[in-house]
Amino acid sequence: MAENGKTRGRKDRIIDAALRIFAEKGFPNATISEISREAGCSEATIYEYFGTKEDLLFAIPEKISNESIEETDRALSYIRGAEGRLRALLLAYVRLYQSNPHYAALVLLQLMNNKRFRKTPAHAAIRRSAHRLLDCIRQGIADGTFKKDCNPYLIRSMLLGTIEHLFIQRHMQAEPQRQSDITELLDPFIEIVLGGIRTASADKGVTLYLRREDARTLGELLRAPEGQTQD
Amino acid sequence: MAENGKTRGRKDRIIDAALRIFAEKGFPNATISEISREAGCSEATIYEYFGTKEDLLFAIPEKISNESIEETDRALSYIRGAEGRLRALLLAYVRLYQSNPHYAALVLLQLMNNKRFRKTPAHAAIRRSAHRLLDCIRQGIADGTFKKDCNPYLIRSMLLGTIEHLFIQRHMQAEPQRQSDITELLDPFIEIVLGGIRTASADKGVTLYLRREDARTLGELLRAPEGQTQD
Amino acid sequence: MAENGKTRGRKDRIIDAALRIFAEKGFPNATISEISREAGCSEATIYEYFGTKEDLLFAIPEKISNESIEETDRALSYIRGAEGRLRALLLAYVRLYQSNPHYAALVLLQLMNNKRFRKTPAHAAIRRSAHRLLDCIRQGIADGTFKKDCNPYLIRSMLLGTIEHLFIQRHMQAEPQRQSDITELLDPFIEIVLGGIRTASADKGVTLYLRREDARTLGELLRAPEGQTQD
Amino acid sequence: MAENGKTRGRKDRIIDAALRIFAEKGFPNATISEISREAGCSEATIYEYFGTKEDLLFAIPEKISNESIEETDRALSYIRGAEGRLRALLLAYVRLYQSNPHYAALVLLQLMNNKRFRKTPAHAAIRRSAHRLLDCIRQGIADGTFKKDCNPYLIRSMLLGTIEHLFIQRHMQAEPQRQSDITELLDPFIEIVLGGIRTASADKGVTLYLRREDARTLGELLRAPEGQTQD
DNA sequence: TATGAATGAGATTTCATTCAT
DNA sequence: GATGAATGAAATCTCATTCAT
Repeated sequence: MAENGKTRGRKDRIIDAALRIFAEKGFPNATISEISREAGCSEATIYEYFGTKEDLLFAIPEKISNESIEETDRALSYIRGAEGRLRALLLAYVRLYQSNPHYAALVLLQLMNNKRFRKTPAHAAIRRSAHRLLDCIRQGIADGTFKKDCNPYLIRSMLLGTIEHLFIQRHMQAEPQRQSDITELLDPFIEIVLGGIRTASADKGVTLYLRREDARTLGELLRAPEGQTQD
Repeated sequence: MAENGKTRGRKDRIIDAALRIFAEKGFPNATISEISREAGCSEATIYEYFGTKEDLLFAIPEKISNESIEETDRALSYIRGAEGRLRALLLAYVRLYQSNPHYAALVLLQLMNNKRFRKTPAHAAIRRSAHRLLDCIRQGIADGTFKKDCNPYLIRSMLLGTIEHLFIQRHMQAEPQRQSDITELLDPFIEIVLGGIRTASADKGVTLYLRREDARTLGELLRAPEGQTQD
Repeated sequence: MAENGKTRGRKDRIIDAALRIFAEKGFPNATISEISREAGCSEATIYEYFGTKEDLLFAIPEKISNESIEETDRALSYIRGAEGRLRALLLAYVRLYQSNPHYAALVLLQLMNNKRFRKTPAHAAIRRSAHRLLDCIRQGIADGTFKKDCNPYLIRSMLLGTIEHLFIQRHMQAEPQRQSDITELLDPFIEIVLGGIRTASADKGVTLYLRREDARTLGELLRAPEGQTQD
Repeated sequence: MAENGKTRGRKDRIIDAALRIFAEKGFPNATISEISREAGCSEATIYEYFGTKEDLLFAIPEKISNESIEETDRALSYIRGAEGRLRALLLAYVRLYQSNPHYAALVLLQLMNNKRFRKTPAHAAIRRSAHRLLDCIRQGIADGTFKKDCNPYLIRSMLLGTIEHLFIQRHMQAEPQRQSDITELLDPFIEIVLGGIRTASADKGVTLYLRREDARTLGELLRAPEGQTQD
């Protein structure tokens, strides 16, 4: 146990060091030598635990994505509605990236471009996670929460693309201090997307889209301001 | 003239080769040797035209971004309203990436992460382009087209992030054939976003947000079907 | 200890090989590849020990000059008079160069012209050594051994320039065999210089230069020792 | 003639540029490209005139040494005595180096170490010049001006070595301004060497070094001129 | 298990030199 | 005669990886 614990500690230290250095310099510019220095062991020791430099790279999401997914699963089990589940899933993404910016940078900039990574169990986990997002959207469409004609893949791309963009941009900013809290953007963001795909009856209010003539009649009835055109 | 033309041809062939290979293998894994082979010249010739490997990398967007921006500027000069301008700008992005997938991959995966690229004229052009998007959004907020309380930076991240995500994902798909036409997704995508940030009175029709009780009354009055399709 | 000894041996073998090859071909024409072949190791091993080719160059005098200076210091501590000290210092130069002709060639032809070498600890040692020579000369002037009006820098240039010239010339001779022993030239050389800068009263007594007949007369008159040639 | 003059001008400009750049950077670090830029012509043009980079190097002393030797020869024809001729020869060296410091650096640092240069006509001229120095010394020994037992080669090494050392050292000084005029050191220098190798009877009369009281006595006895100051 | 030491393989870059025009 | 363009050949240096201890 002590032995195992010690080993586990050493392995983790290597992974932590690799995460930081891969994220900061990019995989090809990072060197095993620097990682070993940061991890406080010899280069050869790294090769004891991980067969190649790329194996070490893939070991990072292996560990982290599993941790994250378990937690998300637990949370999801309490939520029913499409919107709620969707929000929970996105919150999990954002929290993971927010709490571990190096991991965000690594996944979004190094790993996603790597074709070999796509054959990895870690990537399977990521895919599963993305698939649950898709399922949410489909569920929302099916149950009338979301419009029938919206393209679930497009919605997912919007959701993931936006979050990724926000974190990539933050990673690229010169000054790491004063980086805004992306978590706070999540609800406004979700509201915009949902606002764009919700059916009229969704949520507490109703959204009606009417032709002009209808609207005029309606206006008379309800004394609402007339619909003005833009440009 | 003929002489110059020949030179220009050679330089262009090098840039084309570099674009393809950088996009496919990533900058650090690409070798000058392979590029020279593909361009049909010697390695030394590449160094004759471009001082370093990185200079060659930066020469690619230098050339392409300038071409693209001029065209966009021309188109923009004909459009007034915020939504129209915004759509034109996004269409320019999508067309550029769609017509040149290698360039899309290069910019989105290799260049955006490169801190030295951020000091480049080509990146300045890209920033300018992104700024115009921001201006559109602000204009829309100012003139009442978009809701007052929406965060322009967030909107922009949604617009750019989604488009980038779509093209990155397409680049990563194993089979380049049967890749969907992302241009076709643009209008649905824009409508969702705009749908999420438009004020009630925007567009040709009228959008009414009603409390439930009102809606029920309204439904009875107009016998309109509930939750209709978007625009 | 054994481990350290092995390493030390390898490092020394590299330095020895570098010394020979740098001296024979000149620094820029020498290649790491050839040095590694001569040292019996790989090129990469050389870079393991010495960061760059130039670092390897500078490591040579670093090692040798330290060894030499310590010994000279010991010897100097036993000698008082300006002439004796000066002779000891020059002898140290000559012995060092004589015993290690490659080192002589390297220092005199490769290193002295290198502006970066001038910022090196090894060069500081060399400067210190040259400074002690200057001190000797000044001491001799101050205590009346040498003429008051002689320029110490000129004297030093004579001393060093001559020695350097002798060794450079020898290095350039085609046949390394039958190279004369420069040590044997040292005393005649020193005597000429001292003969040129000594005051009349220097040394034990009076030095008279007379024609023989005068000298005889003079001897009788003064009972002075006979007109001698310079000692 | 005009054509030839133009060509000559171009060739000279190349040689001048090469001289400056070889002297400043050293032969191996100098590039044909930089020389062509400084000479205001293309690289290929240099190869029109000079077959290889080394040929260009050797063309420099070819031109300069011939010019210098002719002048020296003219001057020597007016001088008889060994000391005078020797002084004239050394003055020629010093003036040449003083008036053309780049040439000094080139010859002393780049060319003297080059074994192929030793087979060159330019080097033959330099050897001839050095041989005349030797002849002077031998003449001085033969006619009793210099001591019988002095080694002519050693004397020559002293003369040349000192001058070379002075110019090399000056070349290495960081600040080119405020460089002392080495010509002024020549006479003191020569006097020291001659003072060290002259026979007693050399020069105008007898040189006595005496203590004052002895000198006074002696003066009375011999009516010799009073004990004079040094040289 | 851990590592110091060593290296094979390969990448970028430089430049003297050539040649068609 | 002059040169712009092109390149062969080579050199320095880096690093992932191996292996004896």
